[in-house]
Amino acid sequence: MSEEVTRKRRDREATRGRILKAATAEFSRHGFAGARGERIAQRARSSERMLYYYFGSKEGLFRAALEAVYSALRDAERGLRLDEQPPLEALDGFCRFVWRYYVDHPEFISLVNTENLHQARHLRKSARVHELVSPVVGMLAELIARGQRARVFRSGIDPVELYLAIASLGYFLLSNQHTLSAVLDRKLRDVANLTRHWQTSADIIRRYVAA
Amino acid sequence: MSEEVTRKRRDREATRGRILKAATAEFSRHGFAGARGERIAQRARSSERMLYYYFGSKEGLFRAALEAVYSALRDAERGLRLDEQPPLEALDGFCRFVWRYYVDHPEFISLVNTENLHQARHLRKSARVHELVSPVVGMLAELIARGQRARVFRSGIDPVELYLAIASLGYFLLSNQHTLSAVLDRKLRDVANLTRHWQTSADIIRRYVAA
Amino acid sequence: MSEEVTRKRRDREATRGRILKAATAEFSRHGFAGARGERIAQRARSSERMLYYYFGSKEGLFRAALEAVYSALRDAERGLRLDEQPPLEALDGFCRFVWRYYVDHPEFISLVNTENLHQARHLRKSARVHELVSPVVGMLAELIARGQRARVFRSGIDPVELYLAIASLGYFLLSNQHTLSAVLDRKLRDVANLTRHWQTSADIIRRYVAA
Amino acid sequence: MSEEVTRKRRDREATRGRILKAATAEFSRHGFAGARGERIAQRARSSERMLYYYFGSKEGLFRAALEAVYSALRDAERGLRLDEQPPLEALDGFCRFVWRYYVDHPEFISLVNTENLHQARHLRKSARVHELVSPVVGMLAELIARGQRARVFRSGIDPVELYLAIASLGYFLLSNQHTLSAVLDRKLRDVANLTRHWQTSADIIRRYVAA
DNA sequence: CATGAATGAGATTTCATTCAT
DNA sequence: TATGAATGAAATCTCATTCAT
Repeated sequence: MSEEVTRKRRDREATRGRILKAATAEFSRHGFAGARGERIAQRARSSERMLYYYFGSKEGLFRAALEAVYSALRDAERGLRLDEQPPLEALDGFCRFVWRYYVDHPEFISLVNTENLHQARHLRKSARVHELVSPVVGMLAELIARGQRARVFRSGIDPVELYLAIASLGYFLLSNQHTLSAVLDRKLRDVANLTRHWQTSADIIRRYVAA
Repeated sequence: MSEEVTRKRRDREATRGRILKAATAEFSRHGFAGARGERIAQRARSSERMLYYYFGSKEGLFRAALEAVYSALRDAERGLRLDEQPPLEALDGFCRFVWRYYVDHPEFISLVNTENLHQARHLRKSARVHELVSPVVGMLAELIARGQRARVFRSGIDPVELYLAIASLGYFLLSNQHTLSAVLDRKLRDVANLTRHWQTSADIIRRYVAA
Repeated sequence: MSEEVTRKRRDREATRGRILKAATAEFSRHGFAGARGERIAQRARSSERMLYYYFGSKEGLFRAALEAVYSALRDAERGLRLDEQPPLEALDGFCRFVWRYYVDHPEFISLVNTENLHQARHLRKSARVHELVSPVVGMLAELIARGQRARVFRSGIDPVELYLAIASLGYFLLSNQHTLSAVLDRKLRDVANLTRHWQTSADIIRRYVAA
Repeated sequence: MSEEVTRKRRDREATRGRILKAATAEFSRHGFAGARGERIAQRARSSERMLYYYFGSKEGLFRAALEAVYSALRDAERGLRLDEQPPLEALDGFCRFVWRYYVDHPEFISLVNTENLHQARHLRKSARVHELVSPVVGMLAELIARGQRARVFRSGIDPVELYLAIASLGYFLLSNQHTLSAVLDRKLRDVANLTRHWQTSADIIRRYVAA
């Protein structure tokens, strides 16, 4: 392969990547219908034409952005080592991982909300949907079993339900921070509040699984 | 006031009401940017012109719809009688109330999500925002105190955190049902699953407050 | 006639008058097409409906406003006594009268400009157009004749041309003050400038008629 | 640059130019608020969409039209050679130039009037406003000085005032021709009248500057 | 006589996309 | 492959006016 071709391919990938990143930001800020091709093109230092060139349509671009954020979460999840610590510490670590991920990736929350507004239409159309199925339920199932053998977790804990509880406690506050702040008349997303919220939530989970 | 005027005014309110209802459905299904005036007008058996006559702008209509769904929740909340039962039963009843409300009012969840996408812009603009502040935190605070006096609740429970936990556990699954179903590869919103989820969630809350 | 009826008639005239005044201001500020019924109604502390009740249409209202400003000018003109002073002083007085009138009645200038945009369509439709024909040309003709007999004015002065010159010199600067200020890069409508402009203009007229 | 590109660019400029010309005519006939995008598009054998493609908004199109008519006047003014004739002839020539320009460019008068209705809002927003400042005052100042040195002009003539007088005498009659005709009950804009008006006006100016 | 309610028609502007090379 | 130019269709919103007592 000539050097020229390699460079071109790299430019191509760079442009595609900038567009995808810009699109993620835009869809995250404005939802699907509210997103503007013009703004995406600007932010990506490219042109609207290129959106269509690389992704075919607005839907295609949204699907790509959605796949990218899910894919990134799966990559992070696959990095988890729940079996290297005692069960309680491992569970605590898992909670922290999930909650931190939400805080560090607001675009994930927003894109997921937008996708739910659309009844997961894009996700279901995605050819890569099988790659995006979460491995964490299996991981949690193993952890629960280990904890039960060690007699630190009680019996009768469903891994899906446990995962839902952990995710719920981290997601809800961030997803709804703006309306909650207005309606509870209290700032919820500063560090102090978030720290307390995570402590409470960890406490809730611990009491729930405690033998 | 003549009968004619009464009838007129009733029609007026009826038309306004039909538009508001149709708008709630449309915004709930499509978000703010995706909502179409034409569809709202059709559903309301009125004209696009009337949307502007009664609500001034698309934003005004959205704000009205949002105020309406919050207002309805507040009305329901004010109907709660947490002091008429023993503390544990009252807490359980409160959970059921919140979770049922979410299930029965999917448009509430969707509109709140949309409003968070917009960073509560409309809510903060609302002249009625003070009426929409929730009374439930105060109610929960009283209930917690009563439960503590009765020695069935432990000390150190923050009413805001308790409310957030309860709301999170009910909201998250419904709000994210479509992506969760795809990603966990499991149907989550059938009656059996929902019943189990509520049982688990009630269990979580009970264990959390237990003395 | 009962007192009741008298009062009603007075109210009626008062409302009509407020609308006409508000309309004059609105048409003057925004032209015909740019004028808004809503703003007129507000300024007149009345309703849009009343505009149609009293004046039939937007055109009707504009025509009425135009007739009113012309009528006011004619009334003022008829008050002129050019025969009570020596010719030169009378001519000077006439200039001052015209120029002051323009300065004191910016709505006259604006409405006349708007009417010219519409090729005097409304004026020609007006049933009162004959009342609005100016008496000043006749007055000037007499003044010129008197001045010529007194040998202070030269012969060969056309009264229409003299009137046009006087009007031009006062009207143009005010009518075009905004673009002239931008394009000559100089503020033209402050008192100092206006005083000088009038002095120059009076000088021009005097030199023109001088024997 | 390939021939294709050249042709394209020429077409592009051609379309833009047709729209600008059509817009000038439309704004000139109907003012800003009364102008219709549909009519402009039709006259330009283009589409309403293209108005926005090239000019962004109705305001942007008006601004462009305004800039164009001013720019054309400035170009013409820059062609003036006041120093190639004796002072009196040069002044006469200047008057003729100004007055002819007004007669030959009714769209200039109309657009300027419309812009004054809007208090020069668009002109002041124009990035090109500095290019549109008139060079004629400077030219007149030089001419006056030369005439004074030649003892054919008297001293004490302000060039701005002289310009205003000349412009006034030519502009007013044309700008107000329709209302003046109605109100003076005389046709003012036929060739005979215009010729006489210019003769009178030239006479006025000559007597004003005469030593 | 007076007025609150309603609205058809059309204006401006936007949006996602395709054309054409 | 890559891209500047162009656009049909539709969305939001406005305006002068009439309806109905």
